[in-house]
Order: sequence, then structure tokens, then C-alpha cells
Amino acid sequence: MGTIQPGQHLDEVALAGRFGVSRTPIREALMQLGTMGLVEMRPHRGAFVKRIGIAELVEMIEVMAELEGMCARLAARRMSAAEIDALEQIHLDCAAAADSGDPDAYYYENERFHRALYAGCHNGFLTEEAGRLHERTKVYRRLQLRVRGRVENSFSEHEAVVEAIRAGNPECAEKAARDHVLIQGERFNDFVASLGE
Amino acid sequence: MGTIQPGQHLDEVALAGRFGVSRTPIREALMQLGTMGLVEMRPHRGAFVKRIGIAELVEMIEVMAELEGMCARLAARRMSAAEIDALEQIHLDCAAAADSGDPDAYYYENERFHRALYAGCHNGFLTEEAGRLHERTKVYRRLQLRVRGRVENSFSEHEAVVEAIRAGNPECAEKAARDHVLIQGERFNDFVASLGE
DNA sequence: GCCATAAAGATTGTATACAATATTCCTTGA
DNA sequence: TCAAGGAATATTGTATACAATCTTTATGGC
Repeated sequence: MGTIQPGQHLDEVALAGRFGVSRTPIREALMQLGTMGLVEMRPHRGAFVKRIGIAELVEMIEVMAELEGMCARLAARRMSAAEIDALEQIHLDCAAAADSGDPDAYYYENERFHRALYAGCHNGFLTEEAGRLHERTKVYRRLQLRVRGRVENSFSEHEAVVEAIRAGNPECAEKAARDHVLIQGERFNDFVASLGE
Repeated sequence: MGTIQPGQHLDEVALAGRFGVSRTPIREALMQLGTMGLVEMRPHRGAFVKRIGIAELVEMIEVMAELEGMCARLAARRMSAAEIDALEQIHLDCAAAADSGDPDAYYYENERFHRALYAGCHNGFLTEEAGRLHERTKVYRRLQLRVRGRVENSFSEHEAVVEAIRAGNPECAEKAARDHVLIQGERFNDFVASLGE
């Protein structure tokens, strides 16, 4: 219970009753989610949980890779020593989480790592946009970490990003971060293919 | 009249009266604009036209350059012969508009050119995102075309993009498109600097 | 038996009324 | 005279009622 499925119709009165408010704030929230692209609003039909197709997800990952690469490139040029230290500390936390063998723990630390990377570009708008896209694809990315060996690979890919940033090598950092995301796209394709669909 | 200024407070009842509807649809529209980032919503204060600072605009242009470069890179790989022909036709229309000496005419054709480029990447999500950012910065970009010689330079920069795409050279196309946007950022800085602020 | 059409029901979109909060201006005291 | 506090006003946030539109179901005709 509580979990909602893609394509599900979001009934306004039901939600209003569920949260103990009137339809008005519910409608405003749904409208926000609509413009954010999380739900689909069809005229006189209401709000539906956006059903993200595989093609669309691949498209989003393609853009994601570009933005993450850009963040890393700029971070290599702009991050202060203190910021790099902080990023490396989070990276160490990732290591601990990876060793613990708990995918959820790693997921949480991984989140922190990416947020720190986004902030490191010193471009507030880019940080926002990358964060939004990250948020929008997180559900699907979380599945990835369940794949055997993915956590270890993810960690070593982070390593490459951190090293390039510390070395002050923008091109290298960009490539490492971009590949880190693109690999997830490929893995996802494998995952989908393995479902026989 | 009719034009609104950055930072201006958007009165709900005034807008409702102006458009002959109640506050409800006005509120929903403002909320949409809020999540789109075009207006700023402060709690219990209402909606204000987003005041985009110079720093923020530079940040947006930086991201814009990356996305446009990505579009061009993918377009060089994915555009069909027919699409390239269409892009070139729009480019010719730009030439005609440039020759007419009317900045507004060129502005319109320039718009078509960029939209065609966005569509050429064959990534619907990227096309959407690039279009949104384009829309959000258009007001400021329009000023650029008033600068002497900018229309001619813009046109020759387009030329480089079209040639690279026709040649099927992704790296070249990416660089050309990226530089095309970045130059606008630099010109804008010049423009701001010339104001003595 | 099946399809088309119309009526009934359900759900979204809009308007209006009321409550909550912020702003402004006036009063009062030092 | 200026500052602080409070009341009055204005504006946003929420609830509810009504209108418009879509969906479903039942009925009639072929």
C-alpha cells in the first residue's frame, strides 16, 4: 500500500480525503507535478502517473550523462581544495557503504556524492537542473544497484571522477562522469533485454 | 502597456479581472509559471516576475551552450538527408532575413533554425529541454541582434554548424553550436559592461 | 446478437466565500 | 521627533458549490 504505479489515475477527491484537505491544494500539487513532468495531465481526464517508456528513459539518461559530464568538467576547474576534500570524504563514505554490502546504504551515499559533484560546478542553474533530472531518474537507477557487481563498478567509476578532479583534468573528469552515467543506460538496456521484452 | 517588468508583483485579482476569469485559473497558471521558473512564488506573498540577475543569466547560457552543442553533435550523427535539406532551407531563409536588415525578421528565422536543430538530435527529451531553455533566455538574446554586426556573425556561425552536420562531423558540429551560444554570453557581458554597471 | 445513441453518473474545471497571514498606517510613549 | 506596537486593510491560501465535460451503462434498432 501507499505505493503508486505508473499509469495510475490520481483521483482528486480520494487524495483530498486521504490527506484531510480539500481538492484545491491537491490540484495545485498535481499541477506542479505535471509541469515537473512527473505526472501527465490530460484535459478533463485528470492526472495520471507518468508512464516513462524505455525509449524516453534512454533519452533522459543520454541528457543526464551530458549534464553530469559538464558538472565534472567544471568541477575540475572550479572546485576549491576544501570542496575536493569534502567530495573525497563522501567517496570514502561510499566505500564504507559498499563494503557493508547494503545496496540501500550505498544508494544513499551515492546520492550525496552526486549532489556534491553537482554543487562543485559552481553554476547554480546547472546544479538545479542536474539535481532535478537526477531526482526524476532515481527510481530506475536504484534498481541498477541490485545487479551483481554494480555497486563495486559504480564505486570505481566514482574513483576515476574524483582522481580527475583532484588532478585538475577537466576533459578526463568529464569523460569519467559521462561514462559513469552512460554505463547505467547500457546496464538498463541489458536489464530490460533480460526480461525478454 | 501590457509589458511587465522583472520583480513586478503579479496581483491575482487584477489579473483575474483583466482576463475576465476568477482567481482559480489565474492561480493555476501562476503556479505553472512558478515551477517553470519564470515567476518566483513567495509564501503568503504571491507571485513575482523572476528577476534574472546577470550571474544567473551567464549560468543559463553556459548550460544552454552545452545542450545546443549536444544537439548539434547528435544531429550530425542522426539527421536524415531530408532533415538536413530542411535545415539548410531554413538557413537560406535566415540569409534572406539577414539581408533584409530587419533584426526582427532574422530573429524569427533564427528561432526556426534552432528549433530544427533541437529536433535533429532525435532525442525528444533533449529537444524539449533545449526548447524550454531557449524560450527562457529569448528575451535577453533578442537584444543581442540589435548590436551592430551581430546578425551577420550569427549567420556565419550557423553556417559552420550546418556545414559540420552535412559533413557528418559530430565534434565539429558540437563545437560550432557551443561557440555560437557562448559568443552570445560574451557579447552580453560586453553589453552589460558598456552600461557601466 | 451487436452496434449506435442517449441518458445517467462521475470527475474535472471554474467561481465564490471564508480563513490565515502579511503589510501598512496610525496611535502612543519615551 | 522617532520608534514600537497594534489595529485596519489587503492579499494569499483553502474550502465548498456549481458548471462543463467525459465515461459508462442501458435501451432501442438493425
